[in-house]
Amino acid sequence: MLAKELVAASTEPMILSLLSRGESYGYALIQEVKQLSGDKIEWTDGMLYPVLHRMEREGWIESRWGQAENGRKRKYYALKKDGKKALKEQREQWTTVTGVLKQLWREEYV
Amino acid sequence: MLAKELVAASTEPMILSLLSRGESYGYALIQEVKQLSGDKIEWTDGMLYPVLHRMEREGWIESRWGQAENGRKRKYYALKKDGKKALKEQREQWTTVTGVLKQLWREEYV
DNA sequence: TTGACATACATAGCTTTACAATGTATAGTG
DNA sequence: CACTATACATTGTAAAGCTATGTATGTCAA
Repeated sequence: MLAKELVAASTEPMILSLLSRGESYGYALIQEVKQLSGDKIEWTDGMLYPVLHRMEREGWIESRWGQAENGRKRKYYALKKDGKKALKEQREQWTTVTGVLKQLWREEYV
Repeated sequence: MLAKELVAASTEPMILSLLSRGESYGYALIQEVKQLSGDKIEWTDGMLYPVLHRMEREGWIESRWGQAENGRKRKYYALKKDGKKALKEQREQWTTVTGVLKQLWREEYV
């Protein structure tokens, strides 16, 4: 299981990145991340929905109620302009941090 | 300034990595990270020392009081066996997360 | 037809905890 | 001798993450 700090730090950029490919909904996001990570990252719905609500409050994403093929209702989220900006910033920050770690790990003292 | 979640997630692996190069002390760690990140990451001592203490409690690192060249006392930290193990684990976790982000970012929908 | 499981979203509230603020002390320097 | 840099330490509280819990519907096998 991943350290919770790492999950906390990566959730927003992952959501933003996933939505940059097109609109999606909570349950699907959970499964996409699980799949992309080879089952290593397993978000719970209880942690994801509050994050989505917060990001919507921030004006990064917007939601609409829609229908699945089977008639079941779903809340679809789409990236807004500020969300794109946030994604860009968060990506830069990740680049900074991974840059430092890469330097340290390249040395292979471990 | 970096998002605090990202700082939280990267502090421990950075400390562990820095100490894997040889023993060091708090103040020096702050400056090394600042330097490696091109001044982008600026740890405060108020956040670092508690982290060092916690990591020592975990048995990842050990400390000894030593003297600087000028006679001033310093607390030097060194990596312990469990610390190496922790570093390995955290590194794997980072690889997982950055792996997912890389996949998403490679697509360049942004 | 019913029970089990998957799908789908929501939130209250309780820990946990991060770290800002603050304190102490010494070395160097102009 | 005053100011800055070096060096370590701890408390207290404000914030927040997420567990636990709740609701509801679709699917499918037995």
